[in-house]
Amino acid sequence: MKQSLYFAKTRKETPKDAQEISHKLLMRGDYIDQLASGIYTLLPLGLRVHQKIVNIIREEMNGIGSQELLMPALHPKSIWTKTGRWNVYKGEMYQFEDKSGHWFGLGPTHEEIITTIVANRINSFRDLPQALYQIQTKFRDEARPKAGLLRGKEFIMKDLYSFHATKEDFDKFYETVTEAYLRIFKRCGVDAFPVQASGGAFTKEITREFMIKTGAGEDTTLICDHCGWAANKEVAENLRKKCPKCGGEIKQYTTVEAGHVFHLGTGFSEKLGASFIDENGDKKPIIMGCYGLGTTRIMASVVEVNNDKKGIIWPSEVAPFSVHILSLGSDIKVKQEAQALEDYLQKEGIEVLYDDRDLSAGEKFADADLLGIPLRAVISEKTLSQGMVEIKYRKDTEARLVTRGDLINAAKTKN
RNA sequence: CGGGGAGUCGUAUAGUGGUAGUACGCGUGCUUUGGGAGCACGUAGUCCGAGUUCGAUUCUCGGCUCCCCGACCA
Repeated sequence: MKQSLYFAKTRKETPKDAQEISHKLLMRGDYIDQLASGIYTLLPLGLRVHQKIVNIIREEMNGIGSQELLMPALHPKSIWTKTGRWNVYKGEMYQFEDKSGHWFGLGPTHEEIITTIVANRINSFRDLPQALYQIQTKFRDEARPKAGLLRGKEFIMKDLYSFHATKEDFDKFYETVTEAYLRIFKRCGVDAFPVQASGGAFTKEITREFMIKTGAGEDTTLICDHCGWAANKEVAENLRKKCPKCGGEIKQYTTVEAGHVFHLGTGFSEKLGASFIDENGDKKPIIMGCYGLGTTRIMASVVEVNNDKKGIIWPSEVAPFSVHILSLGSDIKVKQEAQALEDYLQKEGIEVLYDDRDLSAGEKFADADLLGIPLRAVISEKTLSQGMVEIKYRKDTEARLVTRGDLINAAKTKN
C-alpha cells in the first residue's frame, strides 16, 4: 500500500484533549478519530490493528470449542424486565421509545438475549455444554468516558457465554477460558494477569478480572510479589499488607481491566426458562458463565505498554503492517527499487506500507516511528549503490544492511 | 451524578472593548532530500444565544461541547 494514497494524516502536535499516552499516540498517528466524548471511529490504520486483535481472539475462542454468532444491539424492554435488569441498568443503558411507543435499549451486555436463544434450543443434558460468543459494539451511557479508547460510551467487546449441566463442567471450562485469555493477551503483546474481583451487576460471587499494569488504568490491584496472588482493591480492602496465601508483602499497582470472567450460576436461566432434562429425567436450570474482553480497550492498552517518546511500538501480531518501506530522496531509481521491493514483499504475503511521499528524510523517519510498524526498510541512493536494504526494528536503535531474502525472513519472524 | 478547567483557521497557540496574529498543515512555483528542510505568494478562524455598549472575539448572563478529579464499569 502506497502511503501517499493511504487515508491517514499524522500530526506533529498532540491534540490538547488527549492526556494519556495511548490516546495521544493513536490520535497523532491517525488510528482513531473522535466524534464525541467516549465515541470514536477506528480509521483504516486503527481498524487494521483492531482486526488483528479480533482475529487472535477468534482463533483462541474457536480453539476452545466455542462458536461465534452475532446478536442484535437493539433490545426490546420486555426481555430485560424478565430479569429485572431494565431498572438495574437505568442510567447506564440507553433506553428510549420508538415511534409506536415501544421501549428499547441499546445492549450494554447480552445475557438476556443469549439465554433466551439457548433456552429454545437446549432440551437435554445431551445438548450441553455449549459456548457461544460474539464480537460486537456495546453501548453504555458512561458518566465519565476517559482516555480515548480506554473507556467509551460505545466500545467493542468480545462476549462469550457458556452453558453447563454441572458445576464441575463449568469450573473446568472457566479455567479453560482463563488459559485462552492469557494466550490472547500474550499474543497481543501485553502482560495481563488474573485477579480476584467483584461481580458488579452480574453476580455476587468473587469473579476473576484480567489486569494490565499501566498508569492510565482506573483500577488498583494488590499483588503479592512473592507468590503472585492478586486481587482488586475493591475486594481486598481488609488485607492491605500481607498476602493471604503466603504471607508475603503486598504491593499496589494501577491497572486497567482488560477482561473479566464470571460464574453466573442459574440466576439468568431460571428467570428466562433455560432448563434441561438430566440423566434421571429431572428438569434443571442450566449453569451459566460469561466472559468478556474489551477489544478496543485492549488496543489502547497495547499502546500504553508498547511505546517510547517517538511513538508506538506495535507487537508484531497486532501491527497494522509488518514492514514499512521508506524511500529517501527523489531519485527515480530509488523509487523504482522501493516499489519493486513492495511488490516483492506483497507477493510473499507480507503486509507492507510503502512511504512513497516526497518528504524529507526526517519527516519520514518521524512518521515511521510514530506509526510504530515493527520493521522499517529504507531504500536510498546509499543502499542502492550496495545492492542492499537497510532494516531496523522499531524497538531497536541499530539499523543494518541486508539482502531481500534476509528482509523476508525478518518480516516473517514473529517477535 | 458532584467538583474543577477550557472553547480563537484543519492542528497547536498569541492577543485585544475599535481592521485577529504566529507556527504547522493545505495550495502554487522554485530550491532541497539520512532525523519533522528553505524562499516566495496564497488559503483558512473568535462554539451558540441574549444583554451591556456607538462598537463585543474580549465584559455579563444563559446554553452547548470537550477535558480532568471523584463516585460507578469491558
